Amino acid sequence: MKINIDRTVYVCNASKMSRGPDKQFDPQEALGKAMKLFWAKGYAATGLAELQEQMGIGRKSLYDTFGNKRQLFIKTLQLYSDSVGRRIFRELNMEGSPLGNVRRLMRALQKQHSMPESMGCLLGVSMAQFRTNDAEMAKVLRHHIKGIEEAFYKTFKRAQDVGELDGNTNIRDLARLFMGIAQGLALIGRVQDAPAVQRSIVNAALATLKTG
Amino acid sequence: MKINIDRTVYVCNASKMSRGPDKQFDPQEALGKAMKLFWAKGYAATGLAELQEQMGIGRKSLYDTFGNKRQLFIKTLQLYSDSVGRRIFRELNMEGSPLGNVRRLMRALQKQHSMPESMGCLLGVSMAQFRTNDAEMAKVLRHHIKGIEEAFYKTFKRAQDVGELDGNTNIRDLARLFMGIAQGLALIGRVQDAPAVQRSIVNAALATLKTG
DNA sequence: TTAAACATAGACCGATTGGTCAAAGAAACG
DNA sequence: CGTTTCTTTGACCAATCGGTCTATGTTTAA
Repeated sequence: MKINIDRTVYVCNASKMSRGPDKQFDPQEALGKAMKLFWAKGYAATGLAELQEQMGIGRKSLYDTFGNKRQLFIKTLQLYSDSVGRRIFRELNMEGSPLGNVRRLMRALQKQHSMPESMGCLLGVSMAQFRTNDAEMAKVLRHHIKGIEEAFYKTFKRAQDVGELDGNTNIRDLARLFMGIAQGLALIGRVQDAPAVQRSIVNAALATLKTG
Repeated sequence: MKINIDRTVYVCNASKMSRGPDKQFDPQEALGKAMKLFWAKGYAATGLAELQEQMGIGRKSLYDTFGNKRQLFIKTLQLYSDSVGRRIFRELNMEGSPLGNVRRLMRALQKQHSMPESMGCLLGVSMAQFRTNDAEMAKVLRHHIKGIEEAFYKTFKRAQDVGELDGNTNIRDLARLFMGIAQGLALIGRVQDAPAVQRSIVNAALATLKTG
């Protein structure tokens, strides 16, 4: 099993190249645990002690495997970005109506961010904690929102091609709007557990797509 | 000069009721400084030492005046919420076309969140750091987004009344959408300093308002 | 069997965290 | 004046922070 994260290829239980014992934990699994913690609490509020505990590994292993807290965090961002990016790509590229795919995706996001335990979007949460003055972090975050924008853009393009969307609709603007709406929706879902607001947002967003 | 914050009325340089020296600092001014710091760095990443330094007061004064870090933070949230709420109310209630007011506000937000030093919305940033499991915090945050929703709703209602908006438009949904877009816009502005994305979002959002 | 190369647990580090407290100072009252 | 009431300063606190390092396995290759 190979997972490509941050250009580092973790090889789990593959044929060993070196001497010494194997790791007693699965780096990817531990990374997922760390991700959830950062996601729920934010970067600064998450301590090493809690990370160790949740990840189930010692501190030395944590530093040997992931570098330090910051690098660990960035790796969780990339894991999340890859995972969410793939999901959105998959949803938007299913067979059938492109706009139908957009509608299905938005309804799924609506439902997800209406759950009481919704934590929003890890990338969105991270945008709130870092800014452009943290160049490395900002780059990762910008790359993610650009990816979402592109996924929407290509879908709207296909919608135009098949006549679902008016030819003179500015689909670049529209794609960015939907990316922005998705971020707002996720953010609001962290504090708003009554689903009415999220439903309204998606209702109105999808009403935009009615062919004029 | 009286500023009503958190049900505490700070009376600055007014006729004294008690003996002893006056405070050597303006609580409201210090609160504003604290707000900027929390806004830029987030709650957990902002330390007492930095707060003291920026606010220009000693630690004892800080605790005597504002309680503790958490209460200080909540007071900054309320200061911000009041300030922003008033601004949005003022913009949306100017004379003339209701939809024109919405357009002007959205363009102003677009411009604001395109500045390189944009810090987004303090309330949005805070939503990313707390969740529904922090009841007190969630209440403040929900109250704020509800206020923005209402401001948009009343404006869209007037727009319907004067015939700028189609009578069967669901303006509750639309108000919530615009609130969500504003949050997304602010969030993205923290990491995206090129103004194209923000411009697109507002373009597409305003295109929604074309009478069908 | 032995040595090299790895991983583990956990002690340990200085620095910083949020928060408290005692001592000193300043203004307004009698 | 002196007392009272307030403020300010800065020392101080235990706890925790992110990070390092040593000692002790544990596995594989020679």
